[in-house]
Amino acid sequence: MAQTNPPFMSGVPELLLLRLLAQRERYGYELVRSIKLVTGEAISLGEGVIYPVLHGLERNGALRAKRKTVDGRTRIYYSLTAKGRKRLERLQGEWHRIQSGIVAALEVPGNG
Amino acid sequence: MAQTNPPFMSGVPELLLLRLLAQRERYGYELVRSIKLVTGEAISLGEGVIYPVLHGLERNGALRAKRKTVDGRTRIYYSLTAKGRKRLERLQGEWHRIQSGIVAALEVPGNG
DNA sequence: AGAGAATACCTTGATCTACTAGGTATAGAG
DNA sequence: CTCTATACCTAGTAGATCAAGGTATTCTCT
Repeated sequence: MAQTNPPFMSGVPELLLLRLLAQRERYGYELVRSIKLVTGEAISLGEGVIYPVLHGLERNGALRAKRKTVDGRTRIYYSLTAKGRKRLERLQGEWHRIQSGIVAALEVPGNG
Repeated sequence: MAQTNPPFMSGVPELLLLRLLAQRERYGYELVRSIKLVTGEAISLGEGVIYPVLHGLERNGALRAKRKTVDGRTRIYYSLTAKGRKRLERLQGEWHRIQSGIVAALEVPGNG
């Protein structure tokens, strides 16, 4: 029932999170909305996707977490570490490589 | 040990196979080389990836298989069915949606 | 005051699918 | 006669995304 392996989505949550957090620190709930915004509604990731990735990246040392209370609400702000920045660069390179490969393949003429 | 979930690769083998077979019929071993060629070496898929996908698509009715013997070698040529063509269109649409979303996200300025 | 929506965090379980590493057999090159 | 290329195949594993659920607080509207 759960469409668990949608095409072209592997690695995408991590890339988007790292990229958004490279701009400035943000908290989980905010990231969910940010992703919808910056992708022009093309990509929408639920909290059930975001939080586990965030925790994994923190455990890995790519992110630093800071607890803040704002208006009586507890938020956990994440920001990139040096390791996270390297990871973002590597992921972005991977993305460009694969993207260019697919674009090239789709451009080949003959019924399309 | 097996790098089993590489980023940005989900759905890619299927998309490439469908796309190449939309041009003309091909056989498995040929497809392995074709993918390297048309993607400019950016993407390389082993036989262990190709054959299972081919079989799945045939079982699903997206591909038609035709056995041919050439120079004493047996080849299995695959070609697209109407269902396969629809599937290609849908996948291609998905790809464009997600690609545009990521491109938009990466374009947002601020450290990158 | 009460109901409902929005905010903000979280976990579990299932499913899917790409990948590595193997395996078989024949034809051609050296 | 050996090695490479051709041509097919399967089994097992890993791991990440997703839906669906859960908790608690604050704000809004009536």
